[in-house]
Amino acid sequence: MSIVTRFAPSPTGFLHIGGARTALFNWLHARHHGGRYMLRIEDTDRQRSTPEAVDAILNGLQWLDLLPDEQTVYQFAQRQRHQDIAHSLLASGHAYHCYCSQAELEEMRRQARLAGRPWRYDGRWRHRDPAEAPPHVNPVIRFKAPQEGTTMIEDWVQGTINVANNTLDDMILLRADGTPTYMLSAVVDDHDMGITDIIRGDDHLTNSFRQIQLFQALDWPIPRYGHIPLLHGADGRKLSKRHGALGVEEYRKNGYLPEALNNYLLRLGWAHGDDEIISRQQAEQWFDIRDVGRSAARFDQDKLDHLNGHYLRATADKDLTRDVIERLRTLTGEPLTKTALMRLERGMAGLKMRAKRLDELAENALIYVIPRPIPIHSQATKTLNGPALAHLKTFKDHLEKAPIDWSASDLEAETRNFAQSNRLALGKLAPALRAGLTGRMVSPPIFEVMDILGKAETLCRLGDVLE
RNA sequence: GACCCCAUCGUCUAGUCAGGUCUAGGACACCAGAUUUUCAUUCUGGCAACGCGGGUUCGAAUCCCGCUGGGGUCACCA
Repeated sequence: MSIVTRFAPSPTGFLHIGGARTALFNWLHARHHGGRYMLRIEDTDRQRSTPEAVDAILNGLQWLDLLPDEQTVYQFAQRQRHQDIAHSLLASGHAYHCYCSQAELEEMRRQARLAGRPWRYDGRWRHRDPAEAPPHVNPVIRFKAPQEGTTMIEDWVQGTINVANNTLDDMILLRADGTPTYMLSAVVDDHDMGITDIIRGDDHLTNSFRQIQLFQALDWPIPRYGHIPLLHGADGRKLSKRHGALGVEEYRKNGYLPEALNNYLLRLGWAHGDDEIISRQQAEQWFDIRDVGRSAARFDQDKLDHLNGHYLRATADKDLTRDVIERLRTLTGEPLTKTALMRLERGMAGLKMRAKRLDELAENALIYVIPRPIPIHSQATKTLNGPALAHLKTFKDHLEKAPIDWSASDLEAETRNFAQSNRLALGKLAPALRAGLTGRMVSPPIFEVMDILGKAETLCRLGDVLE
């Protein structure tokens, strides 16, 4: 039987990093078994669902190359079907009307808390005659959950888990206003979409027991489950915004590569021996949902950065340049000149091995694209002291007349000769050159910078600091 | 609190299902060194873990029990 998986986020915010991992695992599980992977937007909460959030999810998935194989299902659009099923459950005796008011429910909760007992709806309207219903109260429809025995899940990652049915109460299927709840909608949609394998966060584990009971009441085939552990922040707590658990969109903005994020997320809770750098193709081949660990993993920014640096270096210069051009435009506020563009392209190889993120890369690329006079950072200003300037002056004069090819290698040879004949350590001259030419203390190899800048620009920049 | 889950270096993990090959392997981070005009890359080396207590066994990181610690769930949210 061909398997069908789904990623089912609710559009109430950005695409969470944990959601991205869930999507990735669903994608991988489907691909590994030659099945299909679908997307369902769970937008039944009309108060909190927004079109912006839907876009954020779609854009994030696209960026990560995790778009579904088929038409996206919007849960709210299926509400009529959900209502029909609720009523059929009513007709078959698997559900009933409950006339409890919010206040009454609140009172029951309070009592339970006082008595130190776990709160559970007591099913008081299970057998009560609707004739006793208080006037002007719209009833909800509750599921008549089995009271005895146990419900079992044979989970791909959690193993076999049993829960006593008497710990599960009669959940609401249809609200007083007639709208379906998540618990009902999810079951109906999973069935209608032909979902065979449900991979989701283990915060859904208890939901699954309830949903299985629904599948049973409906006499529908029960899907297989894989509840993956949640992602935690560096402090071991559930990942939240304050951990830097940004939306996927933010990671993109901050200069992360989708390959790096996917690779990182994949290795959280899952491993294939000692392999660290894993391509999508390998992942597809190696991924087995049963190999996912059962304990929560902490989010480690350093490791993500390391992976990102790796993928950055592996990316073709021209692809990197394309992205950096956009970032530079927002950084400088104007489009690049032709000359700047040329320098950027030539400098990319030296630039990319010095950055872990694209934003960092763009920032470092500034030395090639900003117009003179370039800003000199404070530390560099200190380097450009009296003696250093004197050396720079004679070196500049020397360079102007030096009969050399303006190439990194010739420049280096010439500079070394100059330093030697002036009894100057290269370690004295190079920092001054770097400071004057880039305005910084750190840059790609200075002779490469001179080469890329060209003779005229190099001399002019030196002139700027010598004035 | 009730129910459920989890537990190997600081972090992600391999090893656990089929006990010995584990003086516990890899990666990130960190430290030291090599290369080097800076930084980075690369390379070499180092630090660093089986939570605790009982069992079972000739032998336990691996199996069992307890404890401790951590997490998740307990909505007319999803």
